[in-house]
Amino acid sequence: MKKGLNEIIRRAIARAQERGELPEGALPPLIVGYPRDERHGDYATNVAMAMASHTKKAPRAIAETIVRFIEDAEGIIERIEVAGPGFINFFLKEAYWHYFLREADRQGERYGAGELGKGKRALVEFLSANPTGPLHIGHGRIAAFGDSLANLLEKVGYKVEREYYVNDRGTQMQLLGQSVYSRYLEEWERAVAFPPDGYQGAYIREIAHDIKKEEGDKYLSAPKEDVINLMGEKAAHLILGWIKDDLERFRVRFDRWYRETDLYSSGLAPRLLEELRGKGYLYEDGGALWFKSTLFGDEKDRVVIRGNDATTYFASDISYHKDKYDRGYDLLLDIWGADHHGYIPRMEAAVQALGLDKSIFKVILVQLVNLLRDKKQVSMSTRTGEFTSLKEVIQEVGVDACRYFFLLRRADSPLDFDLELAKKEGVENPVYYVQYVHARVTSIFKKAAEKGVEIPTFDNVDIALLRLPEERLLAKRVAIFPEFVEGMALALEPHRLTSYLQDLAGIFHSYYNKHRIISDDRELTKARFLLVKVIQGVVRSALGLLGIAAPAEM
RNA sequence: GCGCCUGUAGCUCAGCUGGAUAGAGCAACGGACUUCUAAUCCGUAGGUCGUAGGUUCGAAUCCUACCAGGCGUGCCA
Repeated sequence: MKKGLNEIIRRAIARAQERGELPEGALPPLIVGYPRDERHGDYATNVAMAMASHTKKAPRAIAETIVRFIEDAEGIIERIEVAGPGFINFFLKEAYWHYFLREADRQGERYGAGELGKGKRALVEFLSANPTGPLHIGHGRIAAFGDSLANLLEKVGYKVEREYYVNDRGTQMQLLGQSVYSRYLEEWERAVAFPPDGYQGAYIREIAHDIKKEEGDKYLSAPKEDVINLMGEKAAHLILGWIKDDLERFRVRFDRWYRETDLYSSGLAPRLLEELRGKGYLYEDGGALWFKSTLFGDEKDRVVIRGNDATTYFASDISYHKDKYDRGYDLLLDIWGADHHGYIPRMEAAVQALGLDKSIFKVILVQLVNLLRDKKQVSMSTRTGEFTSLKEVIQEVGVDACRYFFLLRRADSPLDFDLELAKKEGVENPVYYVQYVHARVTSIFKKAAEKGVEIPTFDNVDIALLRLPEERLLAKRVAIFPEFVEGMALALEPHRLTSYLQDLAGIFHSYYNKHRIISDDRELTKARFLLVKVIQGVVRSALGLLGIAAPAEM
């Protein structure tokens, strides 16, 4: 509807200009928004005020002029007001909102779907946590965010693929192997120095213990280097399995697990470095090979091959992203933890150096989670093994509450996750408030069935009977759902859905308490059935986008 | 030091590309169940939007400086 009004206003201004009633000239960006206060209309625009400065006319006079030239061909506008300093407020006809109830009912699950991404493919790479330890709570936030964002993009028409990039080689793998090896030796009571930066978590001991149990002492005599590599691989494989289990439980599914080692077995990584060298973007210094990322705005140049001949993760990432581009997506999103933000300039530099279209590549940073236990911050480090696992948190607070909690805040905003509070919140958690809407509607229909009340289809319902203010508010929420979804997809901000849901739930609960759906008035009952059915559908869709269940009873 | 993010009610946070009287949940207090689920509703109270300037018809939103917190600043990821 925003778009529709946009056109109507634009045409009105154009006509006014043709008649010489408004000066010619470029229009300011036309903004149609929702007024905070319903008394200011369903939609409002500030265009008259925006035009005031360069036309040297009073904003209210401009507004009056525009209003005089507005033509409402489809007859959806109830009335228009010029208000305040020069707002133009639009009040739409009930029938207009009711039209969307019909649409929502007709389209069912598809309602709210958009065309923004029609015919386009998007790749969302997220999480990509190193398989060096179990997922912790900070990973949970990224997983919830990435998955919901992917859902959102799907809803507006993108063909979306979710991808997890697995760092299964390099320094961290070495360290993992060394850590397991040390613990393995300890199992046999061999004196051994634990690697200084090694992974100290208890899970490393478990892995070492299991290796001992299943394979005995065969690794005691084998060459150390080989054993470390082998144990690194074993451990990574095992840990990746845990990660997959946790994600399964968290309802996050990936379409592809892209392994870093594949970049080397396919030869892509070395080829890409050659290409960069050929373009003159690489140089040697101090025994290392550097990429001239400063040419593209990075603070300093970055190493791609170290003095010890090892390639850096950055080298892998260059080829990985080149591969993403080669796969032909229209949108490439990377979701990273905010601690990686220093990495963005070099990644963008690499994209440009390869002559790729920077505009389709976007990194979204998700701020880390501060875990609070007894109001005190728990330091989190996979290396020291001091962290609270995602699995543990899911068990304590449940998947639904957990996901909702993570998506309650903007990705930009750091999140304090107070374990006690999250647990305690239980029934008071807003997620239940929203889910309860869904359950309540189910309950209404169950009751209706018991009473033998007919569940209508749209053909035999008179929607115009819905005349209560609350009914208008509800119909309106249903109506704006599609453009709301589109707005979120454009801004890449799934968290707005929680505000939308709580707003809708609030109006619904209030309505439910004040008025009866099932009454002696058959026709009114049918109309209300339709309304609540449609609301239930929207709630279900919205919860679905968040990856949260819509329970039939609670 | 430099860079990025954040600073809004007692707490946790919304506030959609600059708009009208800044919102919600929790916590606090007072009410509402013989009715379709009270996991709900109704009401009360709670604010120098970190500070100081600037831009303009208009700023929580944009710009500058400063203050506070987080993160980064490596031949780690």
